Amino acid sequence: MAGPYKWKHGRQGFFSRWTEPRKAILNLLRRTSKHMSAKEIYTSLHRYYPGLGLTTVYRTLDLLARMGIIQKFSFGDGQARYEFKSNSKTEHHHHLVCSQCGKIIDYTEFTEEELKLIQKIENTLEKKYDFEVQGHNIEFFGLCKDCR
Amino acid sequence: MAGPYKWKHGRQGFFSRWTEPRKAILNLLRRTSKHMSAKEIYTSLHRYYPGLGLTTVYRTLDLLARMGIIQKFSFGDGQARYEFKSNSKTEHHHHLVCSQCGKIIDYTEFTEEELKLIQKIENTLEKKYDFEVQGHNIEFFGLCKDCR
DNA sequence: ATTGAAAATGAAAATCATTATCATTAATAA
DNA sequence: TTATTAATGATAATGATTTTCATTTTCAAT
Repeated sequence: MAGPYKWKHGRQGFFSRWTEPRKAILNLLRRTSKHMSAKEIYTSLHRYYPGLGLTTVYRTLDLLARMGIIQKFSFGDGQARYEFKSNSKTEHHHHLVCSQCGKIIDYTEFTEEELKLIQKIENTLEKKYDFEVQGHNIEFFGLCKDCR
Repeated sequence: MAGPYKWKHGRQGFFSRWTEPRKAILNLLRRTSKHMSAKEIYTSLHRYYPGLGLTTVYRTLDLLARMGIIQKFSFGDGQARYEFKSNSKTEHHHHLVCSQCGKIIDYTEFTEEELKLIQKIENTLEKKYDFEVQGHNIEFFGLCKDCR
């Protein structure tokens, strides 16, 4: 068993067993740079784990998202997409979404400036609305190179 | 017929008839401060327009969104939500979404600072990725007062 | 090692939002 | 008035996600 997830008795009460399907799904999301849907993850893994069911993929994605290890996005194409949450600031990115073809471009420009502003906003909003900010989602949408 | 939408022969080729259902749906979205789903709009209007069908609601929302009069959002609760696009800067706002109960809070703090930064980002991204930015979507998610 | 309880799984069915079909109606132009 | 086109709504189809449930796996305590 490799990787930083070696909890013997679960973690934070989310689950108690770190099983093969869970490992496989998380590892896939850690490696890929894509923003994969449940179906895509299922198709991709089913080749190596023929026993894997789509239901388990959905359940595991929900589990990992609730744990805060991955993030769920809705880009408006009818299916949720998931992304491994990197903790290092250097890998922090936001999205550019083509409203025509659905292509998603990650960009990392300005994230420092953004982050500074975001931090300020978060602090204010937390106080003003008594809201515990857990994360943010910034995206630009429009037409990509091929669609404009 | 009241309001700023009096086109006799359609507008920009999007449609040719400004009908009752279309008027009703747009007017509802103009008046409400909620972020309504298609079903909610349908339920709300069906009382006054018993003949109205859910299909027409979906079609009209799609039409208005393509025209740029309203904006479609996916907050991750499985149904799209729509908002009238105000053009005045003073009404520009972003969203605070509770990941527990789904409540959406509009906030207007920092929008000037945000807008400045956003403008800068947009310009750079347009050049770098040859991407025509049409809009942005900024949201914070976490736990609201009642759910934390 | 054996066993029993709890957790995890996958197939299939159910649900729910959205889209496509199609026959009917309304509006417009000739 | 009539012919044509646009718009509508009921219904069916689709597709993503959830629920149900019987079975299997794992872990802890014998």
